Amino acid sequence: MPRAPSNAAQDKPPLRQTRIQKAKREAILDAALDVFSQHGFRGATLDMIATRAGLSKPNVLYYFAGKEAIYTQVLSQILETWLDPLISMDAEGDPMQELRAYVGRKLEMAREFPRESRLFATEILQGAPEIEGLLSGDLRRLVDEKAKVIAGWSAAGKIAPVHPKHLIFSIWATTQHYADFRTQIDMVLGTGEDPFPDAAQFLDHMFARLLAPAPEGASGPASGPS
Amino acid sequence: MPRAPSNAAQDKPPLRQTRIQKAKREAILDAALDVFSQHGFRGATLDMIATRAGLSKPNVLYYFAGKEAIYTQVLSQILETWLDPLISMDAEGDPMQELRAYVGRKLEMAREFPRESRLFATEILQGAPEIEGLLSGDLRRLVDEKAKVIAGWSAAGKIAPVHPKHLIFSIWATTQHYADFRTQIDMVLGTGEDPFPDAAQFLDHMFARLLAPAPEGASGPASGPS
DNA sequence: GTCTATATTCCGATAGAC
DNA sequence: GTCTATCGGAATATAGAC
Repeated sequence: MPRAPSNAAQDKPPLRQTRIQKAKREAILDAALDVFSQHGFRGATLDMIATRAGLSKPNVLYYFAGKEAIYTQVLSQILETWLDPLISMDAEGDPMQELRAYVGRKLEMAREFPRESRLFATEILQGAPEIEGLLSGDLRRLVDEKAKVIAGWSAAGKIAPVHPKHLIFSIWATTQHYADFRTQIDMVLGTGEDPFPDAAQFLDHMFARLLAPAPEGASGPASGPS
Repeated sequence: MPRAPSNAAQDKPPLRQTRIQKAKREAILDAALDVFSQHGFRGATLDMIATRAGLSKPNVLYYFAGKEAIYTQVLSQILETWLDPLISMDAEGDPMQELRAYVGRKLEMAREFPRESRLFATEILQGAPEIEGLLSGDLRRLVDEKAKVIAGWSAAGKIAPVHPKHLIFSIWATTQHYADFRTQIDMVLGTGEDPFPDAAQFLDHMFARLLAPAPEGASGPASGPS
């Protein structure tokens, strides 16, 4: 037969696959995102993933080489989209608008993709063994580049002087908190109200206040852009 | 013998124990904090804990009823001290000083007790199965109480009007980020510089700016405290 | 391609000597 | 109290029928 060889024992998708194969692979990956984000890598079992995907355990292993291959695939798919909001922060746009829009997009991602956020958080909490290269490579370069953009905005007086990288950290921390610590937030706030409207207002206000250029040369950490 | 019955199969410390027993229990708990905070409950093994504590696996199980008993004990010991900074925020003190001091103490805890922070984060990320009661009980009451204090400060014009609970969330998020996501921070910042001095300055500045009472009734989210 | 049955490894916990 | 040896369950992965 002119067909491609068996998919078994492959962790990457074969060059050609039917729509059905693709759909099953995606069903497995989606189920895996559910299970891994809730239980971590070690806490997850192939049985959970298979059941949630509506397949048998050996059938899952027909499409992926093993548990770790599934995990790696899920993680790398997340990373593709995770950095998008930061990438699309435009050096040519209005500084305040760009930064506030970045905060807004990050918070929206926490709302729309909490599983992805939690999986990412778990991975980093445990020392990021699977994505070390990406963090110290692509992510580092991206943050360096955007930090220079922010520093330029500060120097030009478009925004208040701030430490650019710690500003980025604070944006990551505050927005992802609403996905990663949602359990705690719900228990503190009480019933199942949606915390995101208030969070959006609060964070927009907080970063707007932080970044508003000082009206006078009075109370900045540095007296003015040098 | 008039001695107390065997410690085996007990998860709570017996009424009387020698200094040696106490020291071994503490060695186990410290090793367990190491291992649980790095690998999570499921990822941790008794072998890791025993090795790090310098004991054999059965010997560990002589002092604790099982893996879960160790985990529960570690968690409950953390919780005793974890809420301390928030508790000691004084309604009678100067509002700006109290809040900035709270931020500073929380950041110091992230620096001094990163293992505790990470273990707590992992537990909440996975739905807080062990501490659900504490979160919806003690923590919720504490936050309610302190949120009222903060709201009072806002209403009195001592600090700018802010959503009190989301202010608390943002303090938790930004400070714990430096413990929980330390791997990412190190990779983004590059070499092993200590990020905490810059973080302390940045966060103090950010919250000071957020909370500074507006000089005029111009640019708050609400025009005035109602 | 998908299943049942099973091989195999790992880990929590116990038995029993000392 | 502490150890070696081991049980028993769980989970990854494979074999092989269909």
